[in-house]
Amino acid sequence: MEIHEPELREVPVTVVLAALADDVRLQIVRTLAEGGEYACGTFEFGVSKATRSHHLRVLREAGLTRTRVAGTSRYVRLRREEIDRLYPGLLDAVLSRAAPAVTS
Amino acid sequence: MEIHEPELREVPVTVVLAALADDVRLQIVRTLAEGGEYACGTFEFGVSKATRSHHLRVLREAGLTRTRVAGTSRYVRLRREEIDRLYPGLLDAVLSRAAPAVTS
DNA sequence: ACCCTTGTTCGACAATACTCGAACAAGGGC
DNA sequence: GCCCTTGTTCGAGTATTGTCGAACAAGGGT
Repeated sequence: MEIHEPELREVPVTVVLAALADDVRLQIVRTLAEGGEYACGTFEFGVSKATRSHHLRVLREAGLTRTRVAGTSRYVRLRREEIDRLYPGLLDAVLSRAAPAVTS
Repeated sequence: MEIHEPELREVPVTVVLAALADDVRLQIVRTLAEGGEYACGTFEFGVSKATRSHHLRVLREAGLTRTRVAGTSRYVRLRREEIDRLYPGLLDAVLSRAAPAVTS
């Protein structure tokens, strides 16, 4: 299957920002920012797998992640270098802000 | 009339990002980033004044702008210092990206 | 061959968000 | 007092988004 993975530089800035403007996707990005690859199933943030698949697609089509197919699994990783090159400071700024409180 | 102007630090990061994830609002922010105050009517970006008022409210309630009432006018300015303090690099990163092409 | 795991896609639904015209509110100028 | 300017609010329409269950696709293991 063909995976649609645009170049970050070709994605409108509003699309990039919108991709990051969601709690579930931000949690995914936080995990990805630890570095390395993660199977989709890693991201258990209280949504169904259909929803998770949707969010991963939004991130991918925003040019923020890259996906490698291996067997029945797909491994996702953050395109850190490109993001930092095109949007220096963006990721750090966003991730340094406290995660939304789960309790309280 | 009371103007609702939350502290930026109390606004969830997703709300801040969503506020910036719109072409019209990004154009407004680009103008505001030039510095100084602008009357609401300054922002003529092809939308009705009702829509413009809506976008300015979104920016204000995201903690990104401050509004001063003077007569029948309202003067808006960017809360640059707070934004740069809480999200260092964010504004520069977003604004340095090319504005969406009007032609082509 | 069969099943299990992993993940995507397809409706469908509810909730938001963007947009507008019209009505309204508040000042300023004459 | 009257009108014009500036801007907000309301109601409505349309589009987009987040969510899910169910169905589907593709591999791997046994």
